[in-house]
Amino acid sequence: MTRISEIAKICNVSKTTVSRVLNNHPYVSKEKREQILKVIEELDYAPSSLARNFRTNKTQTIAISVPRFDHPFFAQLVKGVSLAALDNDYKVLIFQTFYDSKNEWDVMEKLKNREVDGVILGALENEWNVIKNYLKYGPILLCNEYHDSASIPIIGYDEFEATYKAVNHLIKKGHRKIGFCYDTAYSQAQIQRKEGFYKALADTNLLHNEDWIFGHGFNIEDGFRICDEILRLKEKPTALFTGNDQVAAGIIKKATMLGYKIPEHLAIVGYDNQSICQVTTPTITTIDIPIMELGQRTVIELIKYLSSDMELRRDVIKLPTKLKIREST
Amino acid sequence: MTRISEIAKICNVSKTTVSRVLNNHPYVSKEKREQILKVIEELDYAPSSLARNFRTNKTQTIAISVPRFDHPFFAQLVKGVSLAALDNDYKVLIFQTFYDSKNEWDVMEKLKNREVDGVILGALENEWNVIKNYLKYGPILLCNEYHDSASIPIIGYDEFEATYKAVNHLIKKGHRKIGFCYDTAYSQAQIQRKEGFYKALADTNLLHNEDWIFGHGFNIEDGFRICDEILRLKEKPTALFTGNDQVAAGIIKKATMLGYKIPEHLAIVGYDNQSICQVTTPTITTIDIPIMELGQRTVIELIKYLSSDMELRRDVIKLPTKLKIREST
DNA sequence: ATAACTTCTGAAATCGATAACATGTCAACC
DNA sequence: GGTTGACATGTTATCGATTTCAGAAGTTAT
Repeated sequence: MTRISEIAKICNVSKTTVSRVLNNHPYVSKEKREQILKVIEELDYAPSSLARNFRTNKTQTIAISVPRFDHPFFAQLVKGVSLAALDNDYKVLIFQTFYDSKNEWDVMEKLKNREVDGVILGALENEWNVIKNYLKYGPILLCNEYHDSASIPIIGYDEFEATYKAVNHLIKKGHRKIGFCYDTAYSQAQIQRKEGFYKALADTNLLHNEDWIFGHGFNIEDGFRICDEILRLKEKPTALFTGNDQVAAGIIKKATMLGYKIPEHLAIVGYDNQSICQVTTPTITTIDIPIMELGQRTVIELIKYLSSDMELRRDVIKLPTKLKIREST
Repeated sequence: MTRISEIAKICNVSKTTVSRVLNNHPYVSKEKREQILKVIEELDYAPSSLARNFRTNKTQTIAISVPRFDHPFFAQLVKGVSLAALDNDYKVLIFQTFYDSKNEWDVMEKLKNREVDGVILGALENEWNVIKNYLKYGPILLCNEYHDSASIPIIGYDEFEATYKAVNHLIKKGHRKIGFCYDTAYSQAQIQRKEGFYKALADTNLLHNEDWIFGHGFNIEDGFRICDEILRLKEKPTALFTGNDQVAAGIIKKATMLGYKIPEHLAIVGYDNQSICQVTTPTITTIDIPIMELGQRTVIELIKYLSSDMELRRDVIKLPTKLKIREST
């Protein structure tokens, strides 16, 4: 494998001069620069980024951690992250937590090991106290999650407001018995949604019913299951905030198959505005979230810290969401 | 930041001894080993992987390149790759080609730069002659794509047979006018599908009709569009191989909305067996592909080469597929 | 004419680990 | 008792670039 010293020897210059050419430093005579470039071209030389990274103590790599990849929300998020990162000459290492704090812990270790320059957490599986200890090794940003006291940038959208908007839409449609689905109980983002839900009910003097709260709502199968649970209830809700388009699609499919009419018997609101909303019958009313932008924006914020010596600080950035009304409500 | 020399000094041993402990070499006395581990723990020391990688000339990183992430097929593929890689202490860098050869070229450059130890191509955007030149820098494996003469491992499934199976199923259902969708014309995988399609027709003495061949079929919107194209035809096919569940879902949705009955007026076969198949009305008959396994297997093959000095060689591995019959046919 | 820059170049140090090699100790064996 | 081999440890070189520092040559300002 060609090394910088070979180029230097052939051109009768020092390694330093070759390095200057490589890094576009000024103060290299035109003739030398051209000759060196020519030899580099001829020998098909590429500098070892292993050596470079070592010397400069930078990896030009960021880590993105999400619960899983094969959920369309996170796939899009990662797409956005990847786009923005590559645009800025950063590479992206991916990690899935599968909702397990140990896996997130492993990502943090990569920061400590200097395998990455910074981390984007698209999920939060550990206590803040655990995460906090890693801040000394590099910037960590929170994306699509929330934490009360985390002293780091948090890029997301207003979960409270989005949920309020969706539930309010159901109320305006005349519904009085409204159910709620969530995925994991302890995520602060989910708690914000629940608060938005309760607030919308309270503002209209509606009571909530614990029987109408459904957990572990991630995918289509969960939708099937939750549909069963609803239909088994003596007193059923007439509308449901599902928190997730997949769950919404599952419920719609199962309910329709069993002869229930959507939205007449049960109105459904999804969340995320994924493409699946367009192909179910009926199509799904949902909350549109600028997922790609979320990922891109987070990378831009991260790079701001990476390319300056700015101290990391709390900074809650909320992108706008939109209620997208379709046939399921 | 703590360095190995500090640990060595505190413990009154040489860096080598600390390094031995770090790498679980034998020939370190129990007392020294324990003391060193204790000090490492106390100082919260972690070896710099930057230095390690540089010294060992390995990155412990592989690159996976796919057309895009937010397509469920590739999201799952990447999930499988990520799982298998992490299991084997490799990290995964992700790249999207967006069907642009330049982006693939960039991935190859990462191999040349020694930013990754090996590459998995989940798409093939360049001529084989271009790719070939990079083999000297590290192993490159093809996954979910095919090439006649590529002298590298190719992990996929039998596209010809899968398509044959699907089209044959339509023929057995009595269809005589069968259409075909593809995504990009020049992918050899797509060509294999087309051959499977023609073979199934030929085996039953059916003619194919060029009007029933539809290109650029990637997503739901393409399904909508292709549906329009079909309905505009004077002589319409009665069945369609879509090559993609998204396209199938789009066509089903659009056709149903316009009053056409699926499968009575138009039978539809998808491809990939993604979760969307379960929520459309009717549900989608499709080809089940072990996508995750595809990703995992590819990583295992790659690591075989990475951890030995075996010469990379052509090796076509085909995982089994299954026809999954649902309501759309 | 001299001081003060600007431009250009190279020698040597450096980043933090691992690898190669040398050496010393002690027990087992013939 | 001398040889052999396993165990334990340290010294020094090394990976391939960038950075620091020093200095030469040429140019401009005073």
